[in-house]
Amino acid sequence: MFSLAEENYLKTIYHLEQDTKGGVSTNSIADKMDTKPSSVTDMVQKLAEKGMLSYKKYKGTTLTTKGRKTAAGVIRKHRLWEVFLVDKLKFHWDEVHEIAEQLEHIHSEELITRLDKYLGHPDFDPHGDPIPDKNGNVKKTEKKLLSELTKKQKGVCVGVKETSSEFLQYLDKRNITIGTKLTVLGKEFFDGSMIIQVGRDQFFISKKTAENLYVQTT
Amino acid sequence: MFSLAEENYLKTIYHLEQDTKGGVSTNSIADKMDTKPSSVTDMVQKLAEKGMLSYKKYKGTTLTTKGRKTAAGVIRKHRLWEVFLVDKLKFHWDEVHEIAEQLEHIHSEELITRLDKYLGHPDFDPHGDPIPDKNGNVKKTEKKLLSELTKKQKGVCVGVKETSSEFLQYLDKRNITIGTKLTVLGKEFFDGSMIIQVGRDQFFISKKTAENLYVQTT
DNA sequence: ACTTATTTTTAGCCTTGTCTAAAAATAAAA
DNA sequence: TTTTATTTTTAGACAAGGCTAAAAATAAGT
Repeated sequence: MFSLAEENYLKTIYHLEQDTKGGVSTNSIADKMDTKPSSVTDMVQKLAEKGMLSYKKYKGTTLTTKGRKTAAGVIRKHRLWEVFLVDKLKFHWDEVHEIAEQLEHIHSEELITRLDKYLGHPDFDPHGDPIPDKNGNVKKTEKKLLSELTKKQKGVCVGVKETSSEFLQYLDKRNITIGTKLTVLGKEFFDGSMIIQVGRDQFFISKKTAENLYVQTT
Repeated sequence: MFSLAEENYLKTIYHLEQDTKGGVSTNSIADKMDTKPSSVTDMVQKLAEKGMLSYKKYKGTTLTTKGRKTAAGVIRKHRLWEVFLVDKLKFHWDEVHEIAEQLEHIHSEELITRLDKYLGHPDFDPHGDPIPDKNGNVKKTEKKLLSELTKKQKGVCVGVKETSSEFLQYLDKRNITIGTKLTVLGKEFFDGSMIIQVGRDQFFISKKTAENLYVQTT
């Protein structure tokens, strides 16, 4: 059984591993968790002793198989609760993160088994992120960033990279949500901005936005 | 905002106040919480400084109005989550306590407002205990213990005093649950035991059982 | 009323998880 | 390759919440 703090570290390292080649640095963990590097060192050493991380001083850290499975379990819970909050309690997708952040630490196998069933064994959370299965395995999808598309390509929005309220509300204002079909009408090489078509509407999309929206090309 | 430990103390003191005249003693709190009296003294003094308890050394403690409201809020959450677990996730009523014990500490007004609505604004939890409203007020019901009934009186089971798995499973084996109608066929003054009728079946009920089952006379 | 037993509090220590300040590695730059 | 900058670790401290052992109040028994 892991403490709240331990679970949060494992979860964060799991996420950081995904977009980092090699080990995860102490500072990057401290940044993500809004804590100090010295605190990170302490916890990383503790988790390494517990066999959750492999760690060499000054060389960064990586999850062990056990650590990755534990982290995936926390993320599974987080994402299932998000589905519950949106599908059943009718929260908006930009309101659920903080609450799921608490709910993910409830300890009960049986609870999650039943919640999963109750929700109809969903594969993705409300932001389009995949929900790991019981064993911590994640179906990997071949989604790409909107910014990787070129003129005239069509795609379906399947997720967001950034999950801040600001960004999600920005998308809502333009009626972009999971499942939205869109077409790239034009792309500016100068600043990476795009013009896209959504339904009957056309929007200007900044590079930053295009780099935070995942699409699946059809 | 209160810590998990603080909320648990307030909740426990709330419950102890109900069946105690005068202040709640340090030892009784320690017993209920499975902790040491010295730890209780520390926390009680801390909560008194925060205005949640009124406390005089060696004289026991009582909740202030603010303290009582906070405690009722925690209990409200606990009981709403129990309804969720039983009604929606199909847990059995003897399995939900530990989980609700964790869920009651999730901090989010909005979550509880929506959960309450989702569950249809229930007034009682699966054990028949009343759910405090938003302001911490509890509808008091005129339930009595089965042991207070006399021969030939009829009643409807509306709750249990003891909530251990053992007791709840014992009741289940006899098909006694919330809403069950029963009739006292006989009562033994010697040991307080009873014979009761439930449907077509007749049972022998010990004094201890009769003292832990709440009924409403009709 | 006085002695004994029980309850409650105090004092001091421990663990978890955090922090600051300073030291040690590593990386970058001249 | 030295020097400088950055990153990481260590050392020591702190707050929360718990514990043990001992002291102080209160309650009970004679």
